[in-house]
Amino acid sequence: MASLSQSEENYLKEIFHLTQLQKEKVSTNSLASRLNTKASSITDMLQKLAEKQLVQYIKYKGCSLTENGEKIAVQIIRKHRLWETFLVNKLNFGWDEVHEVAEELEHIDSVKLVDSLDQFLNYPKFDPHGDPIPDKNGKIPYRKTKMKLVDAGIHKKLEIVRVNEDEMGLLKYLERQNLQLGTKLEIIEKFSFDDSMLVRTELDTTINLSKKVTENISVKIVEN
Amino acid sequence: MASLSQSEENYLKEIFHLTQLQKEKVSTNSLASRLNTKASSITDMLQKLAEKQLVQYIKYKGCSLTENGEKIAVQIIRKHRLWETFLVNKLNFGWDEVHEVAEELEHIDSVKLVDSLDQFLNYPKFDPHGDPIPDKNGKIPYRKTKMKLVDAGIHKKLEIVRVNEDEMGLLKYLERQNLQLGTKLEIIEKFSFDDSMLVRTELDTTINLSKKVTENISVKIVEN
DNA sequence: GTAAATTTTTAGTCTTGTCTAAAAAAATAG
DNA sequence: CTATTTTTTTAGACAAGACTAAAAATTTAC
Repeated sequence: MASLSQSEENYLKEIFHLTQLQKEKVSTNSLASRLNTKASSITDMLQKLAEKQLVQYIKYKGCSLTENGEKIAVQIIRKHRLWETFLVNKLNFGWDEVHEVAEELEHIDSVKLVDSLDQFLNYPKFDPHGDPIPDKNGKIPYRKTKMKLVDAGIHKKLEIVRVNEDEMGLLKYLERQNLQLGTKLEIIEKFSFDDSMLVRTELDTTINLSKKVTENISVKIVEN
Repeated sequence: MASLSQSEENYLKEIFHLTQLQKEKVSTNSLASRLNTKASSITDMLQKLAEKQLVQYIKYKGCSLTENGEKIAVQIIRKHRLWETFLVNKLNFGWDEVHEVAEELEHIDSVKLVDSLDQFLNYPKFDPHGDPIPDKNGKIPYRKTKMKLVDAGIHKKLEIVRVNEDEMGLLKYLERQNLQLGTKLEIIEKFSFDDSMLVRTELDTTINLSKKVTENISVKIVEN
């Protein structure tokens, strides 16, 4: 399997992410905005990736990953999330500092390196943002009980299990508010006029969170 | 300081290495053979690097690094050697398995990453091959008492302090012979007809080492 | 269901880093 | 010291990946 350029890898990864979100064929424009390129560049690359049998692509109709393309995308995501875990757990990076560096590290090409790192980190199942880390075979851990905070019910005991690292600034914001993975909280009140909500955390501080925030945090219900 | 491409970084690194070896201006051809490119490509790149004030270059006369170019080269070498140390000490790579991967890792661009790694590894002074690791400020540890094995005297107690990782196959060969960093040995006899030598190791095995080998191993005299 | 707006593709250009072939400079040999 | 050999540079080409502008297809609006 001839190795891919960083660019090609980034395209595969983004197609994968976008497919997760919308479950349909991925449009040229959506890729362009995620990858910060022009639509024409996307078209060029899609044609190339289609030739390599990594994506299915029909002119004007968007694209999706082939089995092989998806396999590769998942391995890149594995690398990304393992490196993020390494940076946070071993090198004491903040969770808002890891993304950029992991974007570089994910392209390092060595199966032995990735698997050794996985072992060194003790086969973590979730990265510092709560995203699942695919295993060596591409299997992605599934967290059964998980919902977006925005959709959670009032007065239930909740625990933060994931935050969306893609939302620029969200991580820093949460850091400031002292909200992190594992933080327990309860929705006190939901305000329908702006879809914000008032939550109370373990430490008995209450915070008002905007829709933008609660859409990008996932929680599970704590049984106790 | 605009960041450099991997290619540019590799050129700087090789110019640095070659300058260490010969102390003169580095020729186009010598660079070409180290970098596995054609001389014409070297010329192109040298002109580019000269414009960026990273090398001094006079047509037909070879090149050398400017102060700034050298600073950058040293930081790349720092990264390379720290990563090698990480791979061997933390991920249990063999010393013959690290070079390729470190060639990729050395181009990851994050000062915070490198410094954190340095701290995580406990500020190592030498990498798994015995090469000195420049510190954050570019200062390179100096090993006072060091000579090539080929130049060492007979019947002295010696200890291996460095092996040349650039010599393809040497590391694997030494692995086989059970010779590693820290191995103590003594030269029993030198053969002038082929410049090989007979050495006895701690374990009382005697091995004949060719000139090619003894030129690429450095030792210090053990006081005891 | 056609016109306007939007999305996507094509065509052509640019930069980076490489190459080959040919020309020019430097080094070497007698 | 001149002729030959070697080294280095120039000139021109190419592939990757991006861009702009224009054309084509699709979608939306009325």
